[in-house]
Parts: sequence; C-alpha cells; structure tokens
Amino acid sequence: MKIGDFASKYQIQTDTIRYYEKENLLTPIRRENGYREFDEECEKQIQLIIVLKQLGFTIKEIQQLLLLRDNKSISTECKDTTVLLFDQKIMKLEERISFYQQALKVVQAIKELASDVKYLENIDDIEKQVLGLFQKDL
Amino acid sequence: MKIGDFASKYQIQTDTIRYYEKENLLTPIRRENGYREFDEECEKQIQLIIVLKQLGFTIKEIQQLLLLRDNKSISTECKDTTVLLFDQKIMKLEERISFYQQALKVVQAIKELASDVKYLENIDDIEKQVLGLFQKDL
DNA sequence: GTTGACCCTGGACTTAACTCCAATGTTATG
DNA sequence: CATAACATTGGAGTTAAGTCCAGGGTCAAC
Repeated sequence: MKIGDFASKYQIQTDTIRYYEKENLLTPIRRENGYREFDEECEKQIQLIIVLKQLGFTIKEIQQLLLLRDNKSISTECKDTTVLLFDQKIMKLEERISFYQQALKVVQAIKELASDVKYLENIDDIEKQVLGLFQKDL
Repeated sequence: MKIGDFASKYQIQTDTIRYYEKENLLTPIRRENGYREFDEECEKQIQLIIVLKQLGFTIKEIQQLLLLRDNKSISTECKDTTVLLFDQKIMKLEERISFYQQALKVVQAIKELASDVKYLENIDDIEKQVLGLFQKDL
C-alpha cells in the first residue's frame, strides 16, 4: 500500500505518517522508486500507535514502549520499565479522573448560577464563587 | 506588591505574570519608576486565573470571560455567551471523564498482563491486547 | 508525450503557554 | 558609593505533535 491509501485508510494525513516514520514509530519498507510500502506489519504498528495515543501516551512514551519490545534481550529490566510506565500512566489517569470530576461539579455549579442571572452585573457572583474555590482547592 | 513578591506568593514565575499582563488577564498599575504594582484587584485576578486554568479553561477562554465581565452593557448576549462557554466546558469535561475512565480500565488490564509476564517475548501478548482494542474503540 | 495525481526530501511554520535572554534601569544594604 | 538584588523591555527560544511548502521525481491515462 502506498502512503496515500494507508493514510486515508486510517484517517491520518500523509505528513503525519511520515512524521511517525521519522520518530521511528513506523517502519515502512521502500520500493525501488523510493516510495514507501506499507504492509501488514505497518498496519499493526499504526493501530498500536492509534490506541496508545487514545490512551494518553505521548509519542515519546510510545517510542519507549516500542524500543522495549524490540530490545528483548534484557527481559527483566524491560518488563520492569514497562510496568513502571503503565503504573505511572494509571496514576495519571486516576488523578485526571478525580480532578475532572471535581472540575465538572464546579463548572456545573457556576453555570447554574450564570443561567439564573438576569443582568450581567451578577457575573460578579460567579466570580465570587470561583474565588471561593481558590481557598479550598489550592 | 512588586512582581517578585507577587509571583512567589502564587508560585508563578515573574515571566508568566508579565505574560498574563500582555494577554490582558492581569492589569497591574505602574509606579513612577515603571515597576508594576500588584494590588488587591490583581490578587483577585490571579486567583480567578488560577482556578479557571485548573478547571481546564485556556488563556483565550479566560480572556473571553474577562471581556464579557468588563463589557456589562450587552447583558443578555453576554450571559448567553457565558452560559454557552460553560456548557461547552461541561460537555468536554464529561467526555474527558468517561474517556479517561475507559482508558484507565484498559491500561490497568494491560499492566496486569505485563506484570504477569516472565519473559519479554510475551510483550507481544500485550500488543495483541492493545490491538484488540483497536477494533472495538474506533 | 503530456497532463494530473501521486510520491520524495529538507526544512520552515504552527499553536499554546510559557521561558529565557540581553541590555539596561532602580533600589536596598553594608 | 559600590554592589547585589531586583525591575524594565523586546524579542527569541522551547515543547509537542503535527502541518505546510518548494522543488523535484514517478506513473497511469488519454
């Protein structure tokens, strides 16, 4: 498959694909004419990238994971690093969730307030609410 | 209060303070000598900024909110815009939460797998898991 | 055999939210 | 009064993850 088809299959721009290759996330082979050829392996790679990105991994982290995978020799160390990476990610995700839940409550409360307001002077009320949060949250 | 004290009171770099001023989020007055003077008003402003940032508002959005506040004349329109902004924020927050909850489950599952693995070849198992997600999630 | 649709590369640009720097001015302290 | 610790400005640099572009090669179709 050529880059154009590959890109449109996964709804990604060709430039992004080339960027991923430059970052060693994708390893297409080359045809005689220099064109990239995307095979089954590349499909696996891009699917892995897409999912990991969805899970909140950065490009650098994905690089690391792929590196670990290819570097099968030092298995215990690799395993530990991998597990560590996932642990960190779990922690971050948990933090995010509780933070956003908190935030959601607050924003909803503020919105209620804003909806009830007839004249905008009362936006000061909103401000007061928000400033109230400052004491508690930080 | 001078910029240094103000900055360290709120654990922010002086450059960041100056940046906020340039973006019209903060409006310190000037002393004779050109130094910025941060008063009560500025404290309110920075606290508002900090909380709104914590809630996930971008600088641009905070600018908008402040603009709405100062522009009290067109009250109904302002109110609507404000409420809209908060509505959008609520939707985004809800999305985020359910997404991260989903992601958390997945990452935890993968981590379990990785923890159990004795030799790293089995990282392929992880990969298979992750690729399995690709079908479902997208 | 020449269009038009692709592909290649290297490098510059983008956005957000800072962060750093140089050159220079001001002030508090010993 | 000299020195260090602050302040000022304009402008450049940073990071992540792309995105765009110019200048060129390749290929299939009419």
